Amino acid sequence: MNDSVSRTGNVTLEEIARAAGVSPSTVSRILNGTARVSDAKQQAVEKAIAEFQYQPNVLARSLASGRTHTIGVLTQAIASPFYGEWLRGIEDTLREPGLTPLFVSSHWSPEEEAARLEQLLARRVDGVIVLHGQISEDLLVRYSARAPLVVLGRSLAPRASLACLPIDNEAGARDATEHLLGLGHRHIAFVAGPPDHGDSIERLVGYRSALADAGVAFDESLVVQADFTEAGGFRAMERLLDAAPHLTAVFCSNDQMAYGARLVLYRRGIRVPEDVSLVGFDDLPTSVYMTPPLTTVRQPTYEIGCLAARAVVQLIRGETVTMDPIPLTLEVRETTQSCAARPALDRASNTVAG
Amino acid sequence: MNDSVSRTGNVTLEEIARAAGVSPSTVSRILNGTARVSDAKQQAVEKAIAEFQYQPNVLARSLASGRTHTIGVLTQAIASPFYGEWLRGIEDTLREPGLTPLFVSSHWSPEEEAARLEQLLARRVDGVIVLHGQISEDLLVRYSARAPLVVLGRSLAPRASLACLPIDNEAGARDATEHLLGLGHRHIAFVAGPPDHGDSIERLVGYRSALADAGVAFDESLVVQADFTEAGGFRAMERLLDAAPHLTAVFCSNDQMAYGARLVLYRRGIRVPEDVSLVGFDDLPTSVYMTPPLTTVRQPTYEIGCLAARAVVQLIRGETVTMDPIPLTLEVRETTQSCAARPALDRASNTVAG
DNA sequence: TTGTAGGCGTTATCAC
DNA sequence: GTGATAACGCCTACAA
Repeated sequence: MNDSVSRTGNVTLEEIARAAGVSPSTVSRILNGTARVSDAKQQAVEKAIAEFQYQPNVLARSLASGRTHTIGVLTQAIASPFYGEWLRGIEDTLREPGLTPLFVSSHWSPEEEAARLEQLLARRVDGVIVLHGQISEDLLVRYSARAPLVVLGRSLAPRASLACLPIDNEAGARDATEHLLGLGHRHIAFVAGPPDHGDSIERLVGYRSALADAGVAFDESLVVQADFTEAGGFRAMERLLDAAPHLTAVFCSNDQMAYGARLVLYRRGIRVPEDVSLVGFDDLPTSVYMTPPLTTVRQPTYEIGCLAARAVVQLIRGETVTMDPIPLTLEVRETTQSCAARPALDRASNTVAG
Repeated sequence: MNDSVSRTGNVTLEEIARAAGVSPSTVSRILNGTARVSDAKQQAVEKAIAEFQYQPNVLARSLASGRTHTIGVLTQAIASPFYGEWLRGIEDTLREPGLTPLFVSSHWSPEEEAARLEQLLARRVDGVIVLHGQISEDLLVRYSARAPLVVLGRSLAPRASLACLPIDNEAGARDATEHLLGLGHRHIAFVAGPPDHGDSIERLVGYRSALADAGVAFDESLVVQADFTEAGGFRAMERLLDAAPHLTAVFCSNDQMAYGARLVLYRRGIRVPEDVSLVGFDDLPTSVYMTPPLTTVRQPTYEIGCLAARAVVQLIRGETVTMDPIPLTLEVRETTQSCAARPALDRASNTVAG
């Protein structure tokens, strides 16, 4: 019933100009600080703006200026706990230069990744940050021709409007594995992520290389594939315990899977870390509150988010950006302990009644 | 160096029209299905679009049509684990009607809430969803005149372009408290959220009313204020244990604080649930993976998100929307158990060496 | 310093 | 069916 009537807020720059007795351009200048304006007119305009509660139309502004002051951020699923700190870093850093992040999810589908990128470009975002993507490097380069682009976890050669932030997953995984080896573990299980996922692959490589360096034979039965989710970690741990009862430690290639694994161990009465040591990867904010606090490979996600945001800003300014690989650090907490003699299942039957 | 050159993707509707030998209006019609067009021209235009990889400029389109197909979503902090499922529900539901969510954070500041809302309106969003806000009802009503507005956790009278989704925090808190009372607990501590936070207040009320109904005297020393964060829950639990060692159960008014509390209990060697029962509120996705799995009041956040999204769509269509209060359900898991005789500290000193 | 005029890329209202 | 023509609300030379 109250359509054009109540949908106010449609005061335009022109009306302000009229009310203040100046030309539209003068109002625009005051709004953008584009040029000096006489005090008298300045005052008149500001008064009118306040009076009419004028809000410039962002759309019109962007259309005319060609800049939207918006940065597209592509994630697999913005609601995942995994992305929290990243987004926070991006959001915080983008605020100061007056940019608004536009978060979109591609839901683990390469096709949707491309579709979302197209959508972002159709919105004429000033730049794009791609947080993990399976999208081909070729396509990335192509997209970077349409808007400055920052990608995480790749190591493409830097270009005029493309920047990469490689993350050393392999070294992180190696550190974690070496930590367990150093504690005397020899039967270290590995819960892998999706087989076609870059991070997942690199972490597996790190695990294997640490084993190899330590002269520990790779045991196929100790590696099980999962999908980076808690439920996946749960199932993986069950399979593992059934197939490889001799394991004394488990390295999950992300924290969410470690949560799932932890639950299986609890259910079976297997103590952590007394009976089995557990290591995660990512250091999600809640991992330090696990019982006991989870030993894990820390990714400085908040800081990475900040870096990525700063990088797009630089690209937009036309600068070329080169970023050093991000080092990951092992956070030794309380789920790891030196290896006990007996394998997991023996211990379990000692510990629990049913 | 490569400015206007490489920033392609700037094919316009007009160029397509020229290439296809038709007028811009015809192209527009085909794009929007606004009217029937002869097959010949249809084909020609589609060919040109494919050839030029034409992408309509969303900005221009919105400016001309007055609709942005964008819904603003205001949260306190989009990166919080608390919002994950909400956002997912909203995102999923908005996709089908072709709407894009625009997520913004107000960082617990009422002023920023207003600022962000203004910003969303300046972007001419087609509607707004406010997930928790301390913003005054007055202001909400005012904003709803500028765009259809859906608010969670309020119970304002429904209007032409305002819908509320009340959430029965009080009943949820009462259920949880009654659960503990039913298990024989009489010294039930309560970890509250921010004192000026609506949800927080309602949950405290529920706790108190359950105690009163059961004839259990309210013990001031058992209630401690915190801030809905893990760290806050940690500190609160420490204070609690020092000040009220006779407690046998703790009800944290959100899961994040329960995580913090859990860690303190672990540190002090107090077993959960054998020595102390623990209850949370929200049922975050990871709560079921706690050790042991957390008993908590479940908010069907994903579903609420869907409801809210559906509500804005209805409002936009001009319908009036009334939503029933969301019922919360107690998820009894493994952190609660019938009350033991001895108070916490006694038990702790029995259990732990240091 | 200030105003005028044209343009940004679409949609929408007309006639034809 | 199709095509001019005028918005949409702002920016930006250009001119004064």
